[in-house]
Amino acid sequence: MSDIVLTGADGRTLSARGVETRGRLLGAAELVFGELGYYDASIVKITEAAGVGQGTFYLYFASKKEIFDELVRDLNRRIRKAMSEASAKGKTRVEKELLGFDGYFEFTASHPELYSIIRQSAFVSPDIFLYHYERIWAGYVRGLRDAAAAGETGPIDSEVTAWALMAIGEMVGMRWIVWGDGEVPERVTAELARIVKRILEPPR
Amino acid sequence: MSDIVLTGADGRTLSARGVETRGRLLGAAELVFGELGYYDASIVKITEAAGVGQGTFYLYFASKKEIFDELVRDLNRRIRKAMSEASAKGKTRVEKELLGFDGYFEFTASHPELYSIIRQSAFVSPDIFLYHYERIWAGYVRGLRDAAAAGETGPIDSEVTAWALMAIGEMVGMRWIVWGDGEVPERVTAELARIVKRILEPPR
Amino acid sequence: MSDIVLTGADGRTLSARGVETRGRLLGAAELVFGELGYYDASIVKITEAAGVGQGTFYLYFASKKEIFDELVRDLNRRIRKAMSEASAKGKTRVEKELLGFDGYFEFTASHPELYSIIRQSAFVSPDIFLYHYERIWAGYVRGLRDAAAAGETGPIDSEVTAWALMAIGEMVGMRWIVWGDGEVPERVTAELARIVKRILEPPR
Amino acid sequence: MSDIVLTGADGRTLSARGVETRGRLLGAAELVFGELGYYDASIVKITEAAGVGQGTFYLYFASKKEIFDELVRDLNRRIRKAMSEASAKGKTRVEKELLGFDGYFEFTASHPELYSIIRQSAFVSPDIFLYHYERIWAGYVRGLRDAAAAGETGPIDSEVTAWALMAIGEMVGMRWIVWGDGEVPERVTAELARIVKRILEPPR
DNA sequence: AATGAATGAGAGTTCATTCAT
DNA sequence: TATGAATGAACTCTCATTCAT
Repeated sequence: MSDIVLTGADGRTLSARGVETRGRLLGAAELVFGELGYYDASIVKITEAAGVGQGTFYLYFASKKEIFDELVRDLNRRIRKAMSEASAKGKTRVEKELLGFDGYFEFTASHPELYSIIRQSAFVSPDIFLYHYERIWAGYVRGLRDAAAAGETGPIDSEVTAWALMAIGEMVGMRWIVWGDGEVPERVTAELARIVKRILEPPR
Repeated sequence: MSDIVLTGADGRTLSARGVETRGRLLGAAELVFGELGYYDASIVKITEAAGVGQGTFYLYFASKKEIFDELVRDLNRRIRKAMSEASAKGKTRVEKELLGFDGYFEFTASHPELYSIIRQSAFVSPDIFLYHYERIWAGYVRGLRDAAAAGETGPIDSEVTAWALMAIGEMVGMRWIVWGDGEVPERVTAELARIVKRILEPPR
Repeated sequence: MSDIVLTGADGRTLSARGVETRGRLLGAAELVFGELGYYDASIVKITEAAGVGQGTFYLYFASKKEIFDELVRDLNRRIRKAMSEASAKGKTRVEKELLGFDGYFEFTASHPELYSIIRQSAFVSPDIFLYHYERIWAGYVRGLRDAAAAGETGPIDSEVTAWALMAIGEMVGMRWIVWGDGEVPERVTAELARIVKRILEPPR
Repeated sequence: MSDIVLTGADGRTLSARGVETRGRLLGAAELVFGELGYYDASIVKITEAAGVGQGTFYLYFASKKEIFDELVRDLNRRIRKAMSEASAKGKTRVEKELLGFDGYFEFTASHPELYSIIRQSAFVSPDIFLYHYERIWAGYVRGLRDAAAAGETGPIDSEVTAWALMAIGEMVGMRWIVWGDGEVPERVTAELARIVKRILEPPR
């Protein structure tokens, strides 16, 4: 929506060439962090992967942590996009949540490493760790509130329920996508449907 | 139950003095890892905290990773103990699960740092990361199967449901204990009760 | 003769500045290894002597062993040059061998420490140890073969005789240069002349 | 001949049990130094090989260097014994020298590692390095002087010639025993015979 | 006489960051 | 804007030696 103005590490606005270099660094960082994790990744490896000089890195990012944060933010943006696009096709809230899960699983399947990265950020960058969860959570809350307002759910505490739903999605993604064979089996999706329904639908 | 024979890094059985030193190192490691995370923790910091020489460390642990794994295993054992002791007092399965959560929250509240450590272990020591979740999960599964057999629950898939319950407990612990003020508010426990009930109880 | 392209530890070609730094490290290593031997020499001592930072070392050499090998190779090159230049002035083979000894003694006199270093390399770097002797030996063999072909010597086994001559040169160098006062006395050179003559000249 | 009184590191006379322990340490040291060289050998490895506690080592030897020196002295004694016993069977001096070589080669063949150890001692313990060569050299000198007095040789400088002969023996041992297949080939012995003859026998 | 737990100095090595070019 | 040589603090780990038992 809004035009984001990209800046260098010192705050200067970037030229077209600068924007490109920054992009290459970010792309390389995603690869390297994904493969090695935060600590085993190194600036040299990132700059090599990006095909730029070591010093160039610091023209765009003030530190290793900064590019990591930027990466998590970016990742978070893409995850939320994937989820909201997927859930948009649902009719009921339950359907929407399940489709949202699917979007999340798909994203996870194509970026399984990044998943683990976020868990690493707990110590690397606690702020960004929090940020990541809260942004996703906020999406859940919005959906639940709307549904509640529309009388689609029983009397639920949207905020708490949002944490619960997000937790379930994350754990299932870890269990079947990251540890498993990259796919959530039918049997699991079915049970997920049962659980989500029971959590959201009004008691008869 | 079983007598665990403690050994040094080279496999030798420990003397009484050795057991004590090993214990001090483990205690120090818990503190240091908890405060700094795996990577920023260092052997020097651990041995300083333990009040022993640097070389002494390697008499008991072959590497930093080894003491870390040992610590996670130990932590895991204690968490499971806390949970099973707490849940034992419950009458119904729902009650038991909620009490188990409480046990988990209490444990988390007194070791909030260790909580984040485990999330870090994804890259440090993937095996131990898996081990941690699977051990706790196995406890949930056992409880659910018994309850299902006793006709206490509806037709649930115990395995999937176990991952879901564990996920919820972990996320709530993170949200209100680690990020919050160390206590899960009444309002949240109430909602948790609702959710667990809905997940487990047979539809009327 | 051939242009040797110097490379860093990672194989990259060196800039002019890089060549200079590499040279300073090599010079410092010669000093430090010479004074302390392989084991008591340390990277810190070498970099201090070279006036560069510790990390700089690893920009040019992958390990302590690598700079040591490089040094022995370099030393070997210079010894052989000294010997062949000295012996070139001789007319007969015997004269050439004796002049070659002189060249060797002179070199040893100006680098007595390096002499002992090579003996150390037996365990440090067996390959380079072998290499050192074989390269020098090959020079002897060449000279002896030519002389034999020219009918200048009796019926000798050039290969075995080459080992014998080299052995004598090395031992005398050790005895009078390294352990003695840095000069081979007239009396010894005279006896050496007798021995070499007897070994090479055809029996009357 | 003389009874050597063995003492501990602090100079105390050893009991029978003490003598035995000391012997086991020495035997273990021979093995360990032989296999690993001076620097990679460690006290722990030696005491383990000897089957005694770490501290026990220092009851008998003041330092790592001390046991090494002792070992080289012992080795030197045995080499000289092997050489003199072998050469005793010769009639002429030339025969004796060649038999002495054989004795030396045989000894080297059964202790090839120890051979390299001595070369290491240049830096470890320069005194013992010198000592080793001078003791062997002295044996050569004695033989040559007797032979010269008996008119068996030409007009030679026994001292210089002794260094030369020793050098040849050492180098051939290294080339064919240590680097080769543990045996000095017939062709080489033949050439050695020629060389020694020419060095010693009076010119006709 | 024997032990082995403890020590701590020092080893080799890595890497985020700086800076002159 | 880009470079890459240089840095040095900090890392993990080893080992000769000491000492209380």
